[in-house]
Amino acid sequence: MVSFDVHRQPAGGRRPRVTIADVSATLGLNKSTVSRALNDYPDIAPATRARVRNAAAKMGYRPLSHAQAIRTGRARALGLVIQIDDHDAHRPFLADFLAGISFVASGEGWTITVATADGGPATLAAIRQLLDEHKVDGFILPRTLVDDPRVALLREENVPFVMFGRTRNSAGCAWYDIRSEDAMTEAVERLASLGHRRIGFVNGGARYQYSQVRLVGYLRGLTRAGLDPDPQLVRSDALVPDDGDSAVESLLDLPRPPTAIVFAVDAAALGLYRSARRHGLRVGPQLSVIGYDGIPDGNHADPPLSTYAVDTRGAGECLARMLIERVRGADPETLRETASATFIDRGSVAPPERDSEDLARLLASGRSITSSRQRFNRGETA
Amino acid sequence: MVSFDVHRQPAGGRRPRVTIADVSATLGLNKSTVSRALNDYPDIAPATRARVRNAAAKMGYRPLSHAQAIRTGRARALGLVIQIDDHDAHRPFLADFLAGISFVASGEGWTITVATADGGPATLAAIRQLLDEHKVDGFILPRTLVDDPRVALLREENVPFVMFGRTRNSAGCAWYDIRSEDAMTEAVERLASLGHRRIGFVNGGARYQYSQVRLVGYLRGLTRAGLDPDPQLVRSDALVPDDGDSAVESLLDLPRPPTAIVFAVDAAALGLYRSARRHGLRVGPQLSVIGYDGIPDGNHADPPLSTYAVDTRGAGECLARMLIERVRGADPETLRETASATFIDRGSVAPPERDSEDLARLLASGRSITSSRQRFNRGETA
DNA sequence: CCCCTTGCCGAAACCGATTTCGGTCAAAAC
DNA sequence: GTTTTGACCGAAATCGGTTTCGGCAAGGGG
Repeated sequence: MVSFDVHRQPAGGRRPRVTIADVSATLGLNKSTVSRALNDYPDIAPATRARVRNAAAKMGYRPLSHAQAIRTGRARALGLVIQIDDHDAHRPFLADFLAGISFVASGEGWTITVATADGGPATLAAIRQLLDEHKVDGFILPRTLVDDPRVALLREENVPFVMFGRTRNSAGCAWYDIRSEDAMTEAVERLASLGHRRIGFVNGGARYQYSQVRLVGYLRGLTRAGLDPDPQLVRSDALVPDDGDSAVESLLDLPRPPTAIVFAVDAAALGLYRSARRHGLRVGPQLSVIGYDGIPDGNHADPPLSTYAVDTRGAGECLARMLIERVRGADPETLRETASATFIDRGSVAPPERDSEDLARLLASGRSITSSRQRFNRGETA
Repeated sequence: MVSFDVHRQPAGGRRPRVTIADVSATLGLNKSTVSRALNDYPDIAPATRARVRNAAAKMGYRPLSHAQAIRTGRARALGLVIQIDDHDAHRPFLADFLAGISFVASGEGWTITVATADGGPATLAAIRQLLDEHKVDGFILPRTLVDDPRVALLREENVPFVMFGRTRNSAGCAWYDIRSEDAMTEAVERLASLGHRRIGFVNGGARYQYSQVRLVGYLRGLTRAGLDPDPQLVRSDALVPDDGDSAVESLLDLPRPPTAIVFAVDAAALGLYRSARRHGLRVGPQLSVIGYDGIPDGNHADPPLSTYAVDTRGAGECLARMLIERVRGADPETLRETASATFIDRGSVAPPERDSEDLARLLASGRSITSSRQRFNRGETA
């Protein structure tokens, strides 16, 4: 006996949905039996379970997640609030990250609910809004800050979450992170082994957690290479090419400028090319550079930017997997993984053609000759 | 009398939610009265309505969207399936687009459910999955194809949707689009008015709807400028710098090469700079170029790429607004809007320093001199 | 032979809302 | 003064699932 459900015409008459009642009716079983069979309750006979499974599949029954959520409290949805003023909201970062999350999520029958926000307070508000309506079961937090208010909020609300990156107090937190400190260390060692003695470091935004560890990694690299750290060689808060450009500019103004520079952020590293061109320096032999992130634009620089590439998609996959486990009740302390960035040598690294002092002289001569034209050009570009 | 609801501990004990029963109990009203009051039913006394509104606000009552959805059939969620193999899944495009959608959606109390897919069939599967569980009320379709299977599916399923771009048969469809054809026409006219007589066109992917209209726009521009269209000056399927590079390469190989090239896609236009550098051409005076999209990378080219910028965020806002209206029952035919791209002159356009024949001679001399080095470089880059 | 498990399933409550239906009461109509 | 009407609200059904509880029948132990 087929009922047509005439009243189900929300916005144009979809085909009538197969409900659990339909399945149970055709099988001559009770709704509850079907439900428990599908949810692997132990008090259902294996034969019955199989029969239900078959019928459900054949009839194309898909439980309505809303109806489940109202009773179980689980929406099978993971939340992602993207802060659009973050420098890496752009870039392939986002698409790849989403792709990774989506891949795992849809495989498990979960969905992703995203929201965007401009600024920290708006981000918290967006999280609250998603929480208020219980639209999501947990959150993935990208780009953790040193002291992250999102963590505080979610901890207080007792909502499952996983972090991309670590944070100051990560007790009871699940996280996935790239060991970018290792990449920075390795970058410095690599440059030192080529003969560089003055190695600069241009860090990312100070508020981000990754900046802390990358600085540590840089310093550790110097130590391992037997080089003395020089605070003058360090800059920070460089997130875009313009930042990188001026950071390099100020580094090259030093009495003993660096012959190589490590960047915590690829996008900033691209600014070095502009600065180098102005000074007539050939990137590589005269000024080596190593970036971090692995953005595709680096491939189109001249010479292409050597960098430590991050598997953003893989990060998304892992985080999604973790969050789902977390929602299912896993202990957050067991959900912690790290991965390493992989070096991609594309040609922006070379043994130093001249040492720091020679470079300084070269720069000085260049400056005196072309200073007027330089100023003109700089004005035009800005 | 406060009940503690001991059994509501899904994954760690959130604070007990305020339900409609709580509100009605403290007011001494029936659940149904509260519900109708909040939903503006006409059979509720204004005084009662106000009383309910106040109490609900004071108690922090937020109706559970799942519970509503199960009865109303509306989840207040809009769906977005992103095809990650599309060239513009990357780029600020996605972040800005999401920001626009999210801004409008969260303002209306809606949420965004996204999924990613690799390839057309996977995209359809993702849409079906979202539909099966009724997780969304409708879809935003970015980057429509000439003949779009998503449209066919959603039309058949009778699910509300809005398109970013048009499609072949757009009967009964709502859409928002940028009049990129006008931009292309204007670009050609602009170049012609500067004295260019041989103007090339490098189009985007043939399967995209925008490529059709942009070609039309280009041809219309030639007509308006009184120039004869030359099929040899047209290339297509250029989506990334490499594509643009080789397209330009083949255009410069012509007996009468273009002195200016219009690109349908900024990312491809960036390839022109590489090609120009190889040939020793100064972009602008010797080879003018106008792109389309307004990607920030264009700003970092030398000289910066002049382009027609698209307000992607605005597009997202408008599409979200449209979809919500559509789900609420608006006639799709009334939901159609277009906007124009805005020209950003950044310096890659100039009057032609020499005409096509002169340019050809210059290129020929360059080739004979540096042919061996050229081949070497090209090999190294590839 | 009877009792007590144990396996398995049905009945019904429940989740948090919306919506239909009907009933009460005062005001208006006759 | 009765009847009709309409405004307003309560009771209960409903949406599509999950979960608790109890009962029946078969099987095992004493």
